Amino acid sequence: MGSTQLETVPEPKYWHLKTVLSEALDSEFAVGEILPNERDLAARFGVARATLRQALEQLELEGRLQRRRGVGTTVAPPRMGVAVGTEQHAWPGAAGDAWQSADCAQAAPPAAVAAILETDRNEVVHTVRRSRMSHGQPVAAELLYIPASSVPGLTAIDAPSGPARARAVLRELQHLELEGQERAVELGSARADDAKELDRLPGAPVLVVTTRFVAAGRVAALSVATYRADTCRLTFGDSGSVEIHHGPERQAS
Amino acid sequence: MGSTQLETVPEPKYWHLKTVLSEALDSEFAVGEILPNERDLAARFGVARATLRQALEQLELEGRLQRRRGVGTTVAPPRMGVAVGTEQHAWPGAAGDAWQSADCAQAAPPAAVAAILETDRNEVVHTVRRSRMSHGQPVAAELLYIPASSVPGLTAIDAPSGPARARAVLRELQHLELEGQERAVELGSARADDAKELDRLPGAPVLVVTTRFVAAGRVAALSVATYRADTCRLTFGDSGSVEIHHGPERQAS
DNA sequence: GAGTGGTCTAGACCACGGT
DNA sequence: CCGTGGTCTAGACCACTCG
Repeated sequence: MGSTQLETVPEPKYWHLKTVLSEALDSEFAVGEILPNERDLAARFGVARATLRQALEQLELEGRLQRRRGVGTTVAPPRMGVAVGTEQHAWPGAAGDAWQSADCAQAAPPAAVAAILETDRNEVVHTVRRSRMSHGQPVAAELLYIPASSVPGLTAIDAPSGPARARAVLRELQHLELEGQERAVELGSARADDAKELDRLPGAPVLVVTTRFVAAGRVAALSVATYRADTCRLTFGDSGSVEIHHGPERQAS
Repeated sequence: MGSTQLETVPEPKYWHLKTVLSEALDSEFAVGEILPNERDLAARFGVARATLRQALEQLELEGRLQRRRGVGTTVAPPRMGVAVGTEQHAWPGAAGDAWQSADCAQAAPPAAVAAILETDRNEVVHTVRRSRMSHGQPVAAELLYIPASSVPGLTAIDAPSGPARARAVLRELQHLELEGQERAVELGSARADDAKELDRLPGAPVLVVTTRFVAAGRVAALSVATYRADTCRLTFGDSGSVEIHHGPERQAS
């Protein structure tokens, strides 16, 4: 039989579905518009709900959709550019940074953190929690680890705990001369506490930005910031002004 | 009825499962070791296979596991640091960069790309495909868009097409003075062609690094690089030497 | 209470990799 | 060929939001 099936690769249904939906989003829906519910959509396309959900999950991962339990599925606006790597190095908490200090504690850091800080075990490490807003939405939650040796001028009198304490720690940090900072970005999933702060479910995809602040030849502070991967595009360099988007975008009425 | 249920939040099964598996990976498995198959694991934990898969998917997303159809599920090594933002700016294709040119064409770029390049419609844009290896594995696939006006010295004689043509285009690019580059990182899912190159299935999570190369006050080139999100940690700054990992790591025998 | 997305089940078949 | 992970189904119930 001389019939050679050339490249008959049966495309998975959910993949094809994703393509169809993606094109529909470009041409027939406005940002903020509510899609039909999952059961209706599944019926309309003649697939099981789980299959439809697989397509929706991908589109949400790509920032095209936003789903909220009890509410519905809406068309997401283009991702917002969030500046992460301002060229001029600066300590966290420097004037005009985008973060808001939330709390401060002196918990023992995780082992992986201690290894990077190269602290003796038992050395006190200040742990500052901060959050970052952009366009009225929470976009990131951060844990800052600062060995006590990096803030020698800190007095117990400054503030016992809470946001005031956090600001005091960061204020002390500015006295050190920052020699450099090294960043890394990787994919992660939101821990329960971060998820709550980011208004997402636990396990939601996040971009984890790890920054080591170097001063006096050692790591003087470590920041682990988790950004919502669905709504954020992390920008490095001069600006985050130019937008890349997927196609025609309209505004919901 | 004075019983106030305080914070009785029933944790989803797959989430608890993920935690259990994660701890088991830290303490009982070596890197490269093969886990029992999904049907056995599901039976062992008393859940449906779909539920177990939900947990495995999360762990794979976090770079803890690697799954391959027809083979099995293995314990992944810690993510490799991949340098992306070397501080000294340089054109793509400069001496010693990590990329290997694969091909070159003159296809019309997607609308979103044309918008960023601010090219007239119909202006010729060279499209170079490159790939990047690290530690013997493919880690990234890139599409480079270079308007013909950025490489005026390029002659048709240099090479008609293919890798040689790609190198010729990049060689011409070095003649321009690079004024700056702006990068953005966001989460995406692999297109079919990228997935093939990265040895993953279509839809696999990737980190999309978009770089605009600025020269003579305009965008002279645009790079869209997709990195495997499961195996890569993108590093910016001086080095990617320090490793963050999740716990005890051992080597498979 | 009605409607939404989130979780979970117990099956089935398919595509792929190695033997 | 067999065993693996990948896809798909047709249900069920739960958690949440909102009117």
